[in-house]
Amino acid sequence: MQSPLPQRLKSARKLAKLTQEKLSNKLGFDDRSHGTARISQYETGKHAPDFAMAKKMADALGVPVAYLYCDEEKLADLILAASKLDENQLTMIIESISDL
Amino acid sequence: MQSPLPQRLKSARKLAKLTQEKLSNKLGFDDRSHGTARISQYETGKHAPDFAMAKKMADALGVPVAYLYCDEEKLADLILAASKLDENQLTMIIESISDL
DNA sequence: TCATTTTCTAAGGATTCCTTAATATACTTT
DNA sequence: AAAGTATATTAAGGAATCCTTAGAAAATGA
Repeated sequence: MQSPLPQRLKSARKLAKLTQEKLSNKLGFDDRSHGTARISQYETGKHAPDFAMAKKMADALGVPVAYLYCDEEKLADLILAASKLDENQLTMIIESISDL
Repeated sequence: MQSPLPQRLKSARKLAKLTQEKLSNKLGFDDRSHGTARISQYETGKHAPDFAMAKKMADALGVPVAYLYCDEEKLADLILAASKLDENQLTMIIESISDL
């Protein structure tokens, strides 16, 4: 099983209109190369970030960290959609699923 | 940021009524100790599994792999509930969120 | 094309993981 | 309550993976 993180990370970054360098800066990696090399390695699947790094990148990109690890497309879509809801709305959705 | 995987893995395993050894067997680790030590290390947060291993454990426990990495409780609940739906039902839920 | 930006890669020191063996904790039964 | 059994955890070191650095390759666009 291949990790979905590389593709999801790359597409989320593109959607946020960030270069690897800009994302690198948002993450606190100051000068060039320090961050972009790592981000590239993550996006190409050459290496995997640990959870703390995945969380930081997800926050910087405005997606739930679980989204980066989701290997089912429809479920990934749901996670993204749900991330824009507040707690009450989420509760209502969960209840409506129980009623199916 | 702490990884949610240790706690989620442990609670999912308990819910499935499996010991670390039984889960270890389901994963293909044959004799004792080979698997239980690793699973214990994952559940106590001493070490983190790579994605392939996380996916295998999630499959064995009947939860989406993204659930293991979800750090928001309500979203985690939604992921679990949604995992029992078929594609059509998922599509309908996503649409109903768009309408909010 | 040329200049510039953006992304990718190789190599090695640094870090983390997996295996093994043993210990510790939690149950059960007597 | 102790002994026996099942379950879970830990330490240590060899094995694997990651992070840093420097540089090269692709992509962009004037």
